[in-house]
Amino acid sequence: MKAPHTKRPNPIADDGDEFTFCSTCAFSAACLARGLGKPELRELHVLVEHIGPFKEGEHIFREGDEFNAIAAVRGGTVKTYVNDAEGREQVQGFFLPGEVIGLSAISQGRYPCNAVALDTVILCRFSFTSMAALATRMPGLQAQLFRLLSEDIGKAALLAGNYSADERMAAFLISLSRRYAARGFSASRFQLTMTRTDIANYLRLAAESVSRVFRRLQDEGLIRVDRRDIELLDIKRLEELARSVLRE
Amino acid sequence: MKAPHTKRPNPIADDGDEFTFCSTCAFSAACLARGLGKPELRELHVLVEHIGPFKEGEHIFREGDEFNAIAAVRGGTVKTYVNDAEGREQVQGFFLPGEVIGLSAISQGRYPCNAVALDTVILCRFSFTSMAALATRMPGLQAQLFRLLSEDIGKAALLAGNYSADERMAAFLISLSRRYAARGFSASRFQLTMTRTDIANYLRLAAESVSRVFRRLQDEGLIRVDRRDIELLDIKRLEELARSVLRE
DNA sequence: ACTCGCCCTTGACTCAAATCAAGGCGCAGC
DNA sequence: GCTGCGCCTTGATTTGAGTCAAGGGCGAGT
Repeated sequence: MKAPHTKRPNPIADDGDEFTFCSTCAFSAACLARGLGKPELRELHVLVEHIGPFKEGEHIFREGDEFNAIAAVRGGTVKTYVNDAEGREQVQGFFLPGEVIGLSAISQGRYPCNAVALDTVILCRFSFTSMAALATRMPGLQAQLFRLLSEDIGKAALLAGNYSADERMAAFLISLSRRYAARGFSASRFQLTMTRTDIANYLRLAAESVSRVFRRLQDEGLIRVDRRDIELLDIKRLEELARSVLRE
Repeated sequence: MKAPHTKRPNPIADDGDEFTFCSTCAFSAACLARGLGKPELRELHVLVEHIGPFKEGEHIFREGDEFNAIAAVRGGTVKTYVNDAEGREQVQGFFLPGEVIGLSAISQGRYPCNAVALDTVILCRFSFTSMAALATRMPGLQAQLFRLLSEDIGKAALLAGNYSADERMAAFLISLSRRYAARGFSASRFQLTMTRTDIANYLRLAAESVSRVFRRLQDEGLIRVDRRDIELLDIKRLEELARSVLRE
């Protein structure tokens, strides 16, 4: 499950493309190394550990675990969640390839939530202590870390709003669409890797409401859903619906 | 309105107490400099600008303004908010003395929200660029910045939950109580510096609901409210109510 | 092929909070 | 002191989403 990165025979490429300096690190480069020069990438590179694959349902970390590393998703989908006092699951986020998990753990030194694989997941793990040490010598890396952290504050605030079930769902779908599109996948058709209950717990709805919202949006011709397969038929109108949630 | 800090005749104190190294910077020290040594404090000190006072209703920054500084509240209360597509105000937070505003602006280089003074507010402002530069030479300061940013991710997630009006209100009151207590004020009695409408927009309730929740909690003997003056009569039971929101 | 279990959908009913409507209170300014 | 305007409260009614209950359908494992 744990493969020290340095054992992999992938020499740092010599061309100028920062995203190919190590084929298996494309995503970590995209997540953390944007804007860094090649010597810096070389140093960052040795901190990377590839871990996984995790199977569906396997936990990556659990609430209360000691924090020591942040991780970038390379493949699959990760769900983070907590259980509230009544045992109900509150989903905090879904993380697609290229996204970074674990940042909220920095302040406490412990993970404040659970992270579980929704399908087969592989990760790049970075020791946070080493990253921070490296960042003191690399203003670009430090800036990137500040940026990532700050971004997450804004993301967390989005769902806090006071929106209707339809607005929340539209925002969720548009967000997924854009994130897939940014990674080169189709913006209009993709697989939902999470259950209806997961979506409900993320959007703060009942699972039945998720079902009803899907039906409503389908009847209005905005989407087509068949189990986990979803197609966005009218992205314009979905964006319109999502507009107040996404603040555009 | 803008007073370069270095012009103030407050020499750095020579005793060992980090909170008195500059009497007017006590709060900035508490916010940002915790754990730093005296030579580092000395360097941080020259970055500080005291600004204000802002009068009630004056804006500190507005959505879209260029980001260049974070600020620590030294006195008064700051409200941050955005207006959604329908023009409704969404309050993102209230900031009391000792708390830092503006962190969510880092990722975009622009403030993603408005900040307004609810009463007479004075601030310590720090150029973020200089702070970040300093942080590369001071691992302790860098760690502190990471910690603050990470903390805010967690805070933002709290209100995203799916809680009843009573639970949200109890959590709000307990949070205020603890934050006042941490600054040496009474934990059980304080002034609400914001209107009912502000509280409603923060807790995602209607203003009428805020009024009714106050009445309900008062009738049950948990609090006593008289206009802006509030007393927490049964903190134990309030904490019990707030427990699932605050995740304890 | 069968069956069990999980995931999902649908319908009926309930309920918490929003909305609509009216009026009270306190304070700033005349 | 009076007046007007915010701010706040209270009551009546509505409504969006939750809850409860029932059943359908796919897929994994035998």
